[in-house]
Amino acid sequence: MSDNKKPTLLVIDGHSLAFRAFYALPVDSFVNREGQHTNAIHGFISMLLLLLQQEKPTHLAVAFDISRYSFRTREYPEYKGTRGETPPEFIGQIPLLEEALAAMNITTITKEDYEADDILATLAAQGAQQGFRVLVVSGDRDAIQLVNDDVTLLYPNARGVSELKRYDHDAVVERYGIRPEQYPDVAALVGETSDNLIGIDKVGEKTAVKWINLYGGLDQILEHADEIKGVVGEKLREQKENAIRNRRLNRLVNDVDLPVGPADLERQKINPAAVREVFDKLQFKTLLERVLKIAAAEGGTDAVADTAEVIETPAEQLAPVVRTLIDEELAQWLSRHSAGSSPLGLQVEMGPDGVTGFGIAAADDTVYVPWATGRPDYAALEDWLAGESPKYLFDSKRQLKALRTAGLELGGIAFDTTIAAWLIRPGGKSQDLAGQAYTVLGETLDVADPNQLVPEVEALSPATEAWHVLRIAEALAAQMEPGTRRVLDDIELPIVPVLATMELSGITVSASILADLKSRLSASAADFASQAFAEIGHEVNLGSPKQLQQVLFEELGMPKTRANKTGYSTDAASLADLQEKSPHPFLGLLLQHRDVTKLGQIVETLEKAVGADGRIHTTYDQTGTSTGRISSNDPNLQNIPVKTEVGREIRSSFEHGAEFSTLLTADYSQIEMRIMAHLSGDEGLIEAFNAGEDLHRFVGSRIFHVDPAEVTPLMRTKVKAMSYGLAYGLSAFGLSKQLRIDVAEAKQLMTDYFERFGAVRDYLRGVVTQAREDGYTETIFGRRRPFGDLNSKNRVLRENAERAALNAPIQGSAADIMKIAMIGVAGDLSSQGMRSRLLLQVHDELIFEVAEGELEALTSVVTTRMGGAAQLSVPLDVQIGTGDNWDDAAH
DNA sequence: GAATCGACGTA
DNA sequence: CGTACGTCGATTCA
Repeated sequence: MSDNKKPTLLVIDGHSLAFRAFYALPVDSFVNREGQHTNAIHGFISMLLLLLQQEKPTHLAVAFDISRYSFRTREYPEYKGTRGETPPEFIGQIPLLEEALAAMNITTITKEDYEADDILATLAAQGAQQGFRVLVVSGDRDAIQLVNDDVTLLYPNARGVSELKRYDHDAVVERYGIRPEQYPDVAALVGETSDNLIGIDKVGEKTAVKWINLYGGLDQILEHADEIKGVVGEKLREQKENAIRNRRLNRLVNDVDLPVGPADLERQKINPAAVREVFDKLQFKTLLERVLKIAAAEGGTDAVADTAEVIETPAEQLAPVVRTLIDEELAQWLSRHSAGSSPLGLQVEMGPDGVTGFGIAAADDTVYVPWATGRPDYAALEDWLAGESPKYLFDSKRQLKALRTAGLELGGIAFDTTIAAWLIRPGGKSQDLAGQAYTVLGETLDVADPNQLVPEVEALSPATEAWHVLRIAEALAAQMEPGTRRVLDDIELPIVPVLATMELSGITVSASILADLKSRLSASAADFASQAFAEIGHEVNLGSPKQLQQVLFEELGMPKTRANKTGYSTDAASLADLQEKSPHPFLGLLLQHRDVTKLGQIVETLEKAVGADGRIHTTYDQTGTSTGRISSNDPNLQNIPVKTEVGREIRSSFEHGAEFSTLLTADYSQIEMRIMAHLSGDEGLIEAFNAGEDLHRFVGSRIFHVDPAEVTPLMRTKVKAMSYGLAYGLSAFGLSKQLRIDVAEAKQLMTDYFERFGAVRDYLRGVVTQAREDGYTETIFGRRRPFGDLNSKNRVLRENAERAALNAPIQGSAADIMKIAMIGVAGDLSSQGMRSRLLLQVHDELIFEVAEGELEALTSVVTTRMGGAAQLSVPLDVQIGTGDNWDDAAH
């Protein structure tokens, strides 16, 4: 009998899959009107529907554990003892899930004294014996032992339950290097943390597999334990009882006495009324549609045949049929749909050589437009793209860049789902479109992915994507607070084209300066390394913290430094400490070696990033930070060295292009301190900024009760560290460490500071208190950052959250101000027809390329726009510098 | 091969 | 026991 003809038995470990689903989906996005969390149920059902469609099981059951206790806990009370309390949000979801399954007429099975996996093992064994093709779905690795020619395991990957990895016999062999039935032997040796089964020290998967392939199995390994050399051999002999116990506990029982057998589990018709009732209670709208669709198809007599029919229907059948339009038809379609103010979803199709088409979606009509330069008449399309008619997009900057490269302009960016999702949850990971569909709409998109159940799924068409974008956008828009929406409309969307232009412009870098630097740095690194080796009498990898620990703390017997996860720290601060306590030439050489290799790496990375145009084009990540800042990557141009002499040489390799006359840098001075003055309303600090005197000198004079002229450099240093530390939640301990003074003196410094600038302390405390109550902080412009850990019982978590909360409005407001300034500057450059352009942003600094004859006009634009970006109770001071390279342009 | 850690560059 | 990032090489995990 071929596999296709065999009936398929699908058995699921309900508890483990529900738990995986619980952690894969955001808890807060799935709560019904009674306040019951439903994310685990949602994820589970969604996965189940996918399995029904894609695997077409003829027989089906879901097994659950009855309790935490089973024959295993009787035998070994510590079994699964490491599992903490069930998260409160998970409670109540399993009974509801069982209810939902009952409504769908799906059999659930439990058995006193056994775990769900034992039930799975029993059904798998019986099913295989009775001629079924068996699919086991479990998130427990012990289920690997069940795999054989008839039994396949579907195992959730790290991303949750929407993707299951298929383990048949060959996949297990490929992944683990052993046969499925040998897996428990490996697990017994290595141990299983989640079950609180401790294995043999020093034995990891590699070693266990090696032994099993050498001796055959656990029993044979133990027989030959005396032959195994070294520390591992000793550990094995000492701790073999662990392995024996683990093996006894991880063997799944495959002859549990169950009330039903595989043949009794034939798929039953879904009861639409019951499903509707339960799903209404759970508030699962989209899932209800999906289930009812299956139920409708099953309306006939033979559930199995009808289920098979459902499978032929594409998952995105909800989307309207897509038509392909060009020329006159396209023009008419666009004019009809953009006549009103309803937005259209837009997805640009991008092939390896650029734009290949467009998906455009109205609420009830979706079209695809193929694109190739110079063929049909695209005037209507180009006008629509460039015009202000509103468009909703996913990752608009990327698409805008692709369009610009293809010679097309994009206007009317009215919503960006990537940015909106980030504004709502700025700490969350950014998701692809399918991820957004899942978390925002609760829909599972059929995306092409090798890890998916059925690998040969066609990629979504751009038109369908555009249609999803439109719906995701509307759902997100409905979730947004008015303040958050204003940040989107007034700051984030307008800056998209500005950032795109900056990325496309890039910045010229001198290849010769970099090449020269690289050779000097590498020679220098080799020199320091050989000197360092001479000091200790042998070679080590100076880049390996592990080997350095060996040298410093064992060979040289130096005092232990700050502990980290892998031993003792060898960072620069620790090495400087060591140099004081236990001077040794090796330390200095190591530090110098670190310094030059680090810079060498930076130079090399930059060299590799230079494009054919001789320029480096970074990519700005508009949704990469929790505070509202922009980050830069590939390469990161926001951390180019500046502090050291060699660092500045790197900076000097950034130049203006040949058609431009100079670089101009503009930075906000002390913007975060100014924001603190504004937000706290501290009169002393406000006066400090309005006095026009050096800030730290002024503050120093107030704290130390001397004339500004009498503030010594040491006093100024202390005050400066104190001022900057404030916005980060610096403690007396931290301040003392940084200034290398004792804690008492640091404490006194803080007391004196707050005596004169008390409103600052009150403000900072107020931010944390408010955030604790509201659950979020807010910038001057209404950008929110949520905080969950401010009420945590875990002190480390709580205090970390407190410092982050206190900093967020300050750093975030500064980011807002800079973005507003950039939008203003870009607008002026364009409206005044200037050729000068903005190239880089480094948080509080902008770098421009100045066109011939425009220096004065640009300076005026920049000063006005940056200085006027916000009206605070203190002035915004902008420093301008010019020069042929970035270093010379600094001031 | 992917994920994590330590270290270190910037504001 | 100071916020926010990105990137590198070494090391460990899956």
